[in-house]
Amino acid sequence: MFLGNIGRASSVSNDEGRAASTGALRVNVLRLSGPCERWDERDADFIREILDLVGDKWSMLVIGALAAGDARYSDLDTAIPAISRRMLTLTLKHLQRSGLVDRTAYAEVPPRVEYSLTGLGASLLSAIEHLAAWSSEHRTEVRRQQDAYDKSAARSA
Amino acid sequence: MFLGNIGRASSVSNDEGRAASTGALRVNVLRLSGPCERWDERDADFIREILDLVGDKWSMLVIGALAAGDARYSDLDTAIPAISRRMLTLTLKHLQRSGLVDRTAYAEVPPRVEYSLTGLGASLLSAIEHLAAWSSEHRTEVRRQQDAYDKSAARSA
DNA sequence: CGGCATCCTAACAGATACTG
DNA sequence: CAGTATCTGTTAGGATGCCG
Repeated sequence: MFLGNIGRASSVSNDEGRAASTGALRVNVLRLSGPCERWDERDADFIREILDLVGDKWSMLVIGALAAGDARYSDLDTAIPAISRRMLTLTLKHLQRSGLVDRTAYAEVPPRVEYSLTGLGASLLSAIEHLAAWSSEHRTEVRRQQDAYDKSAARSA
Repeated sequence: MFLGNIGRASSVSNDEGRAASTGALRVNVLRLSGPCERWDERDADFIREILDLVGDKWSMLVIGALAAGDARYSDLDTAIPAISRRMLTLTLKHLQRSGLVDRTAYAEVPPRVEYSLTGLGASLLSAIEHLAAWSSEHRTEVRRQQDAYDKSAARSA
C-alpha cells in the first residue's frame, strides 16, 4: 500500500451504498439525548474511506493545485513548496490509482508529463471547498479556544 | 502536542481569513490551461488547518458519533469498537482543546462524564457529511479504478 | 525533466497494566 | 467508571542520490 493504510482495508465493495453489515470498522450511533436527523451509522464507513483516500497530508492540496488546471510534475513541485519529491510522487500515484488524477506522458526529449483532475477528482472539489470554507470561517474561533485551553491547562501545572 | 502535529504548526493567527503572506505552507495555484473559478490559493492553508484539526484517524468518527447526542466515555468506546481507549482519550482531549467538544464531569460515585458537541463542533457536521456523501456516491467507482490500476500494474510485473 | 530506491527519524497507534 | 502510564511496533514522511 502507498499512503493511508489507516484502518484495516475495508473488506468488500458492495453494490450501491447500502453496505450490508460488513463486520468492518463501524460506528454504532448512539441514541441518547440529543436529536440528530442527518448522521447515519453508515456515514462512519464512508468517512473512513475518504480519509483513507484523501485524508493524508498532501492529497487534498494536490487536488487543489490541479483545480487550477493541468500541471507538470515540476509545476506541482514548485506550487507546493513544502512537499518533498518523494511525497509528491507517492501522492500522485496514489491519486492516479484511485482515478482522481490523470497522468499523460509525452514522448519527447526532454520528457514532459502532465497531470490533470479526472471528472471523479473534480467532483471532490466541492466537498473539499466546503471544508476549506468551514476552516476559513472558524479558524479564529478555534485558535481562541485552543489558547484558552492551553492557558487554563498551564495554570494547573 | 497531541495528535496531528502534521505540518509545521501554522505560525501565526492573523485577523480574519486574509492571511497575509505568512511564509508558511502555501500552494501557489498554477494558472495554466484549465479554468477554475472557485479554488483560491488561500484554500490550501485552510485545508492544512482542518486536516490538522480533524484529519487524523478518529476525530471525524467521534464527531459523527456525538452527532447523535451526548454520550459517556464508555458509550463512545462501544460505539466505535475499533478505537482503543488510549486513542479515544487522546482524540477527545484534542477535540475538547479545539472547542469542538464539551466535557462535563459529574461528581458522583461512580463517576460520570458526558461528552457533547459544541456549536462549533456541530457546525462542522455538514462539511463532514458532504465528504461522506461523496464517498457514498463514488466509492464503487473508486474501487473499480483501483482494481483496474492494480491489474494493469500486475501485468507489467 | 521526471521520477524511483534507499536510509532514517518522529509520530501514530495498539496492548497491557495500573489508579482515583 | 473514566481514565492515565508505559512499553512497543509500525509507518508516514523527509533527505539524498541515482537513473532513463
